[in-house]
Amino acid sequence: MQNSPTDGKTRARGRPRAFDREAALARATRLFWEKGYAATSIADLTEAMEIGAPSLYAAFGSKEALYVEALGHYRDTTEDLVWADFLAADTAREAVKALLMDSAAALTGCLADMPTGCMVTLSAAGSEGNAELGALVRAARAVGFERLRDRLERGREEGEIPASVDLDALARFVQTLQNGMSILARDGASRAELEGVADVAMLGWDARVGV
Amino acid sequence: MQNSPTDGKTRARGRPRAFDREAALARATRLFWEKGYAATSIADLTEAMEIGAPSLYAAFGSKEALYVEALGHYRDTTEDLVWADFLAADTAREAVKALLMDSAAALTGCLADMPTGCMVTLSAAGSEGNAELGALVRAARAVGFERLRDRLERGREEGEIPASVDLDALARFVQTLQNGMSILARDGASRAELEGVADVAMLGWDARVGV
DNA sequence: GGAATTATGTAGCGATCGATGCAGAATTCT
DNA sequence: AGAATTCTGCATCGATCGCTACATAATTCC
Repeated sequence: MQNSPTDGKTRARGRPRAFDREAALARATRLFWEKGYAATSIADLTEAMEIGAPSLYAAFGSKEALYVEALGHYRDTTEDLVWADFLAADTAREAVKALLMDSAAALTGCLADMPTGCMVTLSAAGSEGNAELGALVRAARAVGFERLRDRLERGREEGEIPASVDLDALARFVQTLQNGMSILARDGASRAELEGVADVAMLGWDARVGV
Repeated sequence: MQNSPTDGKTRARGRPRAFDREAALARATRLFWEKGYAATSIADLTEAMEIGAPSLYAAFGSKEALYVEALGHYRDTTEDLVWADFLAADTAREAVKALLMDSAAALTGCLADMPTGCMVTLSAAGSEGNAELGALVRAARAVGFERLRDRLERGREEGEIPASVDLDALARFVQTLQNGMSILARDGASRAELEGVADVAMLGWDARVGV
């Protein structure tokens, strides 16, 4: 957790790090994303990051700490792809539609050179025996639900959604779809196929939020 | 893959097996179900199955072969819980509703003493480096889609669903929901919460299959 | 009662797991 | 220049990985 040599203008003492910490983290993130926590070995990581094991441990602490940083890097680099349009939408309906459509594109790797599926959604770190990482990814998954819930709440306040609608259930419905899309994407579903799922979901919107 | 001592009336030669093969397989299935393929070690398995490693290898061949058998055992013991009502329903609408409702119950462990989430849906064996097991679980996941697709096709033939409806997209939509429910269940969602998701989904049915 | 066959328990195989000790190299501070 | 500091590559740690050789126990066949 030391400062990078390029932090500010002051140079750290001692021998400077010979690799780009961010680039190495990006490669580790991709590997964890593709294979999961337990199935990714230190040897896999050092090979992909092109550094020695002692350098990995000096820079990141441990495999577990590296995974935590990888989750942060994942959020920093992919969150906007899926949530930007959602947050900018004028109505809850348009927000949900944008979320599902952008998810269809992002999860199939159409928006950037990235693995398919969501790293957080597909992470089984919790079931793999590591309780702390399990709590972390579960918390990360809960963030999506909260965002949805808040946006629907705003829709109710603005008169877009009747008070009779169960917002929790509706938010969980959208979250369920988004989660399920990750699994279809990992199985090879195309962007068009996932957009078709989103279309079907939105066709029922008026029936769900009406009355 | 030898015959069990209790197969038929003839007793196998040699020393009889000292454990119940089916019971041991059931315990192995539960462990793979909970932890996944890669994160479950032979030591974990032998402890849960209460047998020695040589007995495990004599009876099941290898960790990989045991996982294949566990997938079969899982199918044999849980498939009906989720698909029986679907297959017996009179209409495509009722079939889909039954599938989602029964999934809500089964995936939260309400129908039997079992782990939460679907073993097949949540299996990351494909991403964990084992290509053969990956193809196997992917094929198992595809079965659900085919069942849905076929039932919707029948609904079209029987006049329940208009010809204008994209059956592939609709089937994929239901499959996406069912997949997503496994992840919510693994994160602790209740049966009522998942039934709420199913309710929301069904509220949009007429809007989706109409016109 | 052997001979043949199969299962069990101990003990350990080579390989890989996550993680480190250590010597030397590269840099800053004084 | 020399001390202090930090990173790198080599070698390896003890633990665990999936798996098995071997001797012994338990059974059927002859």
